[in-house]
Amino acid sequence: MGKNLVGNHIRKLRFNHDEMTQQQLADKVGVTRQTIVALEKGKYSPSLELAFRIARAFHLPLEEVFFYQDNTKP
Amino acid sequence: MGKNLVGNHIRKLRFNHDEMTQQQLADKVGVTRQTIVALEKGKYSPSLELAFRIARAFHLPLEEVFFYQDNTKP
DNA sequence: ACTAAATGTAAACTTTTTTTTACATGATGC
DNA sequence: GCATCATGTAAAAAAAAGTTTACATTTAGT
Repeated sequence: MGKNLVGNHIRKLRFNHDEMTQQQLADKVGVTRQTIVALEKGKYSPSLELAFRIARAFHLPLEEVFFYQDNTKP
Repeated sequence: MGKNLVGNHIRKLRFNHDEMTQQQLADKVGVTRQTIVALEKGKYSPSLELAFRIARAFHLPLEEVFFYQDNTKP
């Protein structure tokens, strides 16, 4: 879709919560490290399924990890 | 990712909540009707961004429209 | 019966997400 | 100094998501 209106707290959560490395998170959610890098860097936003998996990895509801920045209809 | 572990209540919500047609919902969230059809039929799960938009269209948090069916780690 | 609106199906196509591979950098420990 | 670990970058390729077009079916209204 548009230009990445979805942000996330993955990096913070890795450190603050669980002190997880990119590789550990990647393994936990079943993707490659490059995917985690891309998400942290905001290159694109994940599939809904991956978003759920990541949220679960942090034991958080999805919307506490990913957030939508509203543009349309101000 | 895997084989569609994500379900949704789009169809119910269209009827029960807002009595919206597929076309109206499609317009509201900025995709084609075919995308809505595919999602309702469970052909695939949407991008995270689209999921946010759809949830917003129903004035609901994302996890009340989409849900993750756990498989791994029983 | 005819029409229009809502839905279903499908195939070819484009765009976005994810993988794979490979190399570079900074920090840490020994 | 060397090895290791965590991270960054990048590019080609595969896989999944989303578009477009077109036609079929069902349902409701007149």
